[in-house]
Amino acid sequence: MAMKALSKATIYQVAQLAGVSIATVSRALRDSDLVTAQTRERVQAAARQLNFTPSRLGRSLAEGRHAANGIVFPDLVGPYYAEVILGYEAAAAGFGSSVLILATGGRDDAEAAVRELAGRVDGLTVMGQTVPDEVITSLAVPVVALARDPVPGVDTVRARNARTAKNLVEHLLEHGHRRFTFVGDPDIAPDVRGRWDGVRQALSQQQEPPHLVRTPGLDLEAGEQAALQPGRAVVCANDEIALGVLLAAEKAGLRVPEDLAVTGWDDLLAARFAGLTTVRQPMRELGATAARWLHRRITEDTDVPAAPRRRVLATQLVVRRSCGIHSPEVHR
Amino acid sequence: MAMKALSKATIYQVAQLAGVSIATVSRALRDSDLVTAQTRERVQAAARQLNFTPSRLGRSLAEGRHAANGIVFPDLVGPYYAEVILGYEAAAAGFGSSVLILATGGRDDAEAAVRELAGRVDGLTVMGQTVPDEVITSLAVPVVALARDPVPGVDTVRARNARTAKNLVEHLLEHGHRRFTFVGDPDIAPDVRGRWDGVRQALSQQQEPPHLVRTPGLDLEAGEQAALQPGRAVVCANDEIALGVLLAAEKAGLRVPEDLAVTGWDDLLAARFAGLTTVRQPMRELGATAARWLHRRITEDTDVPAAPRRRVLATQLVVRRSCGIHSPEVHR
DNA sequence: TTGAAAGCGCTACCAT
DNA sequence: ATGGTAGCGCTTTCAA
Repeated sequence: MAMKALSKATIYQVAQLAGVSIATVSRALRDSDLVTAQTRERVQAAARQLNFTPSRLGRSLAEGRHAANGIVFPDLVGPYYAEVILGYEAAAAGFGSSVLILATGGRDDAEAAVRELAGRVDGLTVMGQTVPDEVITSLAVPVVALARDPVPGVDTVRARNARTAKNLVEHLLEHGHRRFTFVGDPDIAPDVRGRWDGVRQALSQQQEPPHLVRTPGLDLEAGEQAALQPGRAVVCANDEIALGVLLAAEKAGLRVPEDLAVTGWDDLLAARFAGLTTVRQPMRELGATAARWLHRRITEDTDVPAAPRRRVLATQLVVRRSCGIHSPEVHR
Repeated sequence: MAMKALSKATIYQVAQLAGVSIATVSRALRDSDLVTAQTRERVQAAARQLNFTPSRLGRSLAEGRHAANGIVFPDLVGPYYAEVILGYEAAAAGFGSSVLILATGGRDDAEAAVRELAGRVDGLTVMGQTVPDEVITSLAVPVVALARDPVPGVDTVRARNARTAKNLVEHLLEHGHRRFTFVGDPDIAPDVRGRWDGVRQALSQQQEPPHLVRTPGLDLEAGEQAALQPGRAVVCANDEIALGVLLAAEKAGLRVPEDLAVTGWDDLLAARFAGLTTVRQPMRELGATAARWLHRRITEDTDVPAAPRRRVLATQLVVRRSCGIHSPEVHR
């Protein structure tokens, strides 16, 4: 009767089967030059026969490192976080590091969860509005802040918000729009705050300041709920809100962009099909950069920690129909 | 000068500071009734002072469990996997289990990566076409298969494909369509295979069998490349392909649905704005179910393993404009 | 080249 | 109620 050799075999059993000490097994299975070819062979055979895989726990405990790192994000809705995480995971894999994820959205014990996570990893990437700065600085592992306001002493990676938002509004001004509404809550995320700041900057010389409509979330529904007035340019915190606004406008019989100009942020696939003017972010690159920086921190000489780094990745305006009527050339 | 009390404190230091043994510390910080209120207090104070957090490694090694599980997926593009993973993470968190992720897409050592991951977790959820069955059955931890053909002895969770695809085609038949094209590669994923099967079943009584256009991927580009002929109903393996087809149709001057009917699968946000008829899957529920089942396996009495479970979650046809002209009532 | 043994930080059993 | 201590599985000196 065939037995399923579900490992759980330990280094001791391999040692015994191969007739050597566990030290030799450990070496044979990893080092090179400290073991005879013969011995190595014998050990490997034994290991194979027992379907032996070294215990990560034992190994990590002995080595003093997890060979894993974590990423904390508010939620995973929409392609934004997914893309960031994918870029992160790919880069981390390149360093031989596993990735743990933690979504704080809808969790009341976010801080505890982050602390617990910190105990499982060599370093942590923390995104946006997930936990307060104090938590970050009190962690015992290196941290990289992603899409988050700079934290003292912590590396920070962000996408450009304010400047591109300014460009966006200037584009709308060129279209002749003068009355602006911003939909979204600047306090919900640093990214949104930056966009709102850019909008205000762009309009600081204008007669009428932008009107702010705070929404509870960043989703379709938030956009659908937003009260609409014809003749305004509606700059939304993200694409989902903008798409909600589009839906509401249609329902209200308002034409876009004739009666109402609308813009989003993120360049979701849906934005393309809705003809939504928006802004594209280098999502994967955000994640990959964070992973790389974190790895640098983890492996750096802790006696001489480098000064905290800051990087702002460029974002790109994507002009489509919803911001106003364009000249002959077709924008898509 | 204030010192940053970056923990790395061990249970021994806490014990010493509190003037007790490590056993007492361990108890005071977790158990209840085995420690005086006084002692507990003293220990907690010491722990706080040293910013002590028990080492997960030490704890896991002693307890013989990771309190973590993993999910393996091909890629993270599109909202599908992101949603599944979110549902998974949320459910796992409910069990106090951390989540490790592994994307096999674009990795040549997928099998090794999965084995490595298996060493870090108490159980694993494996999605779709990531690694061969042999790998799954040879792992030393419980596995749940998700969106994957059943593996002997392994719990399987899937979404309904064939039957809903059949319904979809029948709907198209009611519209009067008789010539069908399926775009996507059934060998790329069990889900796609199931949809293709359903299409063929639905047309088994028809004169003309469906035409299969195999695409290299499941993305927009795949759909854009697909050669189009007017007068056909184009059933796509997923929404992204379908949206690509829509784009190509527009470019070719074909009207949808008049010249070409198109359907997708997944009900992306973009599908709504493109008026695409599609199928909705319970993505979060898929993930959550897998997490629950895995937890059951992990905690079950291993002497009496329950028979493998199978579940197929219902999917829902979402009729919009792209499948044909509908009667007066507006479908959206 | 190989073995013995000391940790790594914790839990849990056995005494007291 | 508390302390002592034997593991958990591995890596890595230190000797031989």
